[in-house]
Amino acid sequence: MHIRYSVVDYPLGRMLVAATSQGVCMVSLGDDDDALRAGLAAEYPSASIEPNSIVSRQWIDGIVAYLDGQPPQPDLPLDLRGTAFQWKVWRALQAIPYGSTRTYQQLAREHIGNVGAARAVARACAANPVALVIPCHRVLRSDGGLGGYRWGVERKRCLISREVAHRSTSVDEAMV
DNA sequence: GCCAGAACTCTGG
DNA sequence: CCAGAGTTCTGGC
Repeated sequence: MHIRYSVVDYPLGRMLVAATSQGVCMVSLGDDDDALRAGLAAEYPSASIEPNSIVSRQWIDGIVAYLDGQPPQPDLPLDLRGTAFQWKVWRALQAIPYGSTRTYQQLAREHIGNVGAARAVARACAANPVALVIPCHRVLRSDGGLGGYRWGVERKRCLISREVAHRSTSVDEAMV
């Protein structure tokens, strides 16, 4: 497998977009370019990663547009590897509208049909390789807590508050 | 290979 | 408060 990638600015820091010939295979968030590159290498240990490569500007722009409330780009190809269970969770996540949130419990009950699978849902969210495209930051704990976030709880809170502020409607979220 | 324990959780005793 | 449930991964034997 051959991977090329770009690291670009986005409103909350730096963003890495990686792609195979099939489509986008990873979108990660951070502040340090080297850390992002290391994360990509760790995620795909057996892939050959092309240094100083570049990913289609159109794809990157499409992903950044998510932050401004744009609908998902229908022509943004993804190349994800996951189990059947993970795919089910990921598709449920993509159905969450901009600026709104769900809990792990809701996802387990409504999309898996098993409330007891809440922990498994969280595990699947954590395995999501494409930040923003699959909005795992919109899932919270049912006790009102943020839960965790693969790329930092702090970033998760920023993303949520940014979305809520951007849609500028009812802001009755009681987040800590 | 197999089993135990952990990881973005939640519920019931 | 503790234990257990559903899924995946990792590390020890």
